[in-house]
Amino acid sequence: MVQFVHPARDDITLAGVLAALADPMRLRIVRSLLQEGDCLSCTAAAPCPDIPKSTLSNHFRVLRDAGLIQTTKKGVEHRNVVREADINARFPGLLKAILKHADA
Amino acid sequence: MVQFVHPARDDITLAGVLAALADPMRLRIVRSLLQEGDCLSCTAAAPCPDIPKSTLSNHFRVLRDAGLIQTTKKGVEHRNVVREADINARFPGLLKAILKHADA
DNA sequence: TTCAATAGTCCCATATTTCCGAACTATTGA
DNA sequence: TCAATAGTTCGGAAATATGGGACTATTGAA
Repeated sequence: MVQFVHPARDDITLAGVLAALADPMRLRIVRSLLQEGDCLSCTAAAPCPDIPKSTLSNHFRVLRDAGLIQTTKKGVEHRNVVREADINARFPGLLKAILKHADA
Repeated sequence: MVQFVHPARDDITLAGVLAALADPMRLRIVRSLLQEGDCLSCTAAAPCPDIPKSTLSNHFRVLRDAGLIQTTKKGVEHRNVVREADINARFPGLLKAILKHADA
């Protein structure tokens, strides 16, 4: 049984998306989620290993609150997915335009 | 003689641009600058008349620091221009993609 | 079972950032 | 010279972000 950690918010706002992605760490999280299989645990998607987990958890919460990711719980770890379809439906082309310029 | 209020910063960053435009008020300022002649004074570009001027000044400083606008001084007022060419050169398509979804 | 390990969340104190009133500066026009 | 206008700057209060530590949930092993 798939269990949502938090209900996916359905009112994705432009300001929310921009603010969420304005943070370099969160932008990298989204990039790695999209690149490497799209369904990573929080620690697996973390940009660096030495980041405090409470800080990391905060960043994931911001991404969830902005409607950028959806988190499900599977066993002991949380699986994160970028809500690409929802974002593209709401703001066509935006995510792609931003990620295009995120440094590799 | 044209006088730049602050030197235009030449290292426009993605995070800077996103953070600057993540604020609804600043996004509206940029929109009105682009729409209505592109060369407005600070108060003319303000989204609402009752905003404190120190707050407004802060927003313009953030936009300048992000490299989004260039401010010149002409007489008693400051003229603001969106640095469209510079932004498009640095991040092609980004500004347009964001502004496309800014509510009218 | 019970116990340890793992993955995150939650709480809260500190640090940083933003907001805005008030004082200040620069320019113009009377 | 004086008043008015347009912004900036300063500084304290309000809001937000950071991260350490305690807590929860799940799994796997003894």
